Amino acid sequence: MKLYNTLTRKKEDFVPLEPGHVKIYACGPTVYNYFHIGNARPFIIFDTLRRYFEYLGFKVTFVQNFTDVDDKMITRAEQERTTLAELGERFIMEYFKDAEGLGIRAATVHPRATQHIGEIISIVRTLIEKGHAYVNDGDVYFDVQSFPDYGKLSGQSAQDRMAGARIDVFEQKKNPEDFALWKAAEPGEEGWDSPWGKGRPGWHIECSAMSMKYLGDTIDIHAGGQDLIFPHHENEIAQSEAATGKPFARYWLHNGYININNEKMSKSKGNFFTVRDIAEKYDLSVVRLFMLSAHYRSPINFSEELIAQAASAMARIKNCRDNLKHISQSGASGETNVASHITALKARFRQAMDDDLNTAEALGVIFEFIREANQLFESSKDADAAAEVLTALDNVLEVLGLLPKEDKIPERVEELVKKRQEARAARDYAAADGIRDQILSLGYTLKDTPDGVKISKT
RNA sequence: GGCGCCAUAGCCAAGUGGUAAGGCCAAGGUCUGCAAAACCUUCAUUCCCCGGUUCAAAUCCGGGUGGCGCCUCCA
Repeated sequence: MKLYNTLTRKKEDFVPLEPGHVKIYACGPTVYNYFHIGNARPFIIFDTLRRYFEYLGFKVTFVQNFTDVDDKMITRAEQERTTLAELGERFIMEYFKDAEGLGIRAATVHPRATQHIGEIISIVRTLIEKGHAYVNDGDVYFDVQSFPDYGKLSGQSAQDRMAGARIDVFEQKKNPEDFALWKAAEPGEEGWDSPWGKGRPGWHIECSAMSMKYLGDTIDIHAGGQDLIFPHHENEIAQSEAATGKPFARYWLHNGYININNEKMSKSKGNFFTVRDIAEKYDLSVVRLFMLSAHYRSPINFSEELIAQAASAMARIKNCRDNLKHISQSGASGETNVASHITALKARFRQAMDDDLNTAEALGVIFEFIREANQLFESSKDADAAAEVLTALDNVLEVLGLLPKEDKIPERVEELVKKRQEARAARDYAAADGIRDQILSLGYTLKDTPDGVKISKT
């Protein structure tokens, strides 16, 4: 499998440190609010990466943190007159609700920053001892000049950035590019005791601490949004490698941005969609399909029109599965040869995914397979062959996290369908149409097809 | 000032040297008590522009135009 590594700016063959085992750390959400579709993109992409590794037979240890202490958390907690712990707990629960709708599986571990204060303090202490960090009035800063490799991920040296002269100079820092490892608590602010006084961790150090704790000093893949390349990931590399003397992560993966109606999503513009907003109108699997229909590194645009397009495409997948399922339960036999189609599907799907997780191409392969399946079973109703095709289709859909959840048809609806069939047989179409309306009012849509009646959730 | 990305049909999007995947929309057809849906077929001689390399370029090189991101909390 090839993956584009931001560190080398090339697609590289992926080779795990430990054969058969992939260790991934993905930067997770700050839990001060519902997450938005911009956040959703990396969650979906890297969940898909994890699923694909498992499909290939790897064991995957996938760590995604919750940032439950930072400026935004503190501000929000003050506004709501609550504690960091309560606020964090609440939005962690909300994260899992939205994640489930999007088909994002729970990570192997979801560590929280506030539960790793001890580990964080320990790394900061090591950095001070090794001369990579210094204390100033309760704050601790990383000394960027002490780490010559600084800039290797973002491709920018400290001097390059200085040319922009847009970095504020704080007199507490030796150099403007130094960053906080530990911040002293403001009066009245929540904090933790440390050797440097009461305070809280800086933003970057938590990821280093939790990655090392759960995955070891060197991991295979560290992932996140492109905007995290600098400074967040650059700083993680500096503090981690300075502390351990070992490489921190071997492959760095970054997903592209989402724009809203061709504009950068921002709160000041008000063009802001949370996943929760979208869930009011669309099944969230549509959002997942939308995200996977372009390459993960490309910037993508989000709009009402585009999500509607994705919804239509999702319906095509569902219809094909419904048809196959129906035929597979028909009991009809036949001689349909599906083996070559299935072999081709698997090979082409894998080829696409092996190429830096080209989900757009993988979806193309799946849609071609769907058309082939529709053609094959248009006339021949071979139950066993349909079941085989459905299984093959479901396997690849599952890797992409797009396998639709089964709608359970309530008994009441089943009864009505039966009654309607009787009415139709008796040519009492007025009664039949009345029953169809009843079924609709229960939230199910009924369709007459050449293969019989089909019911689906409206 | 530095670092980087992108430009393919009405809309979205794959394709990095061998003659344009796929989805949406649209049109035609099949099926159907009706309705709706579904399914099938068709839909880019051409890939922002100008040069160049090559037997061969959407793909490589040079130049241009247009759009965008990061360097500051941010997925």
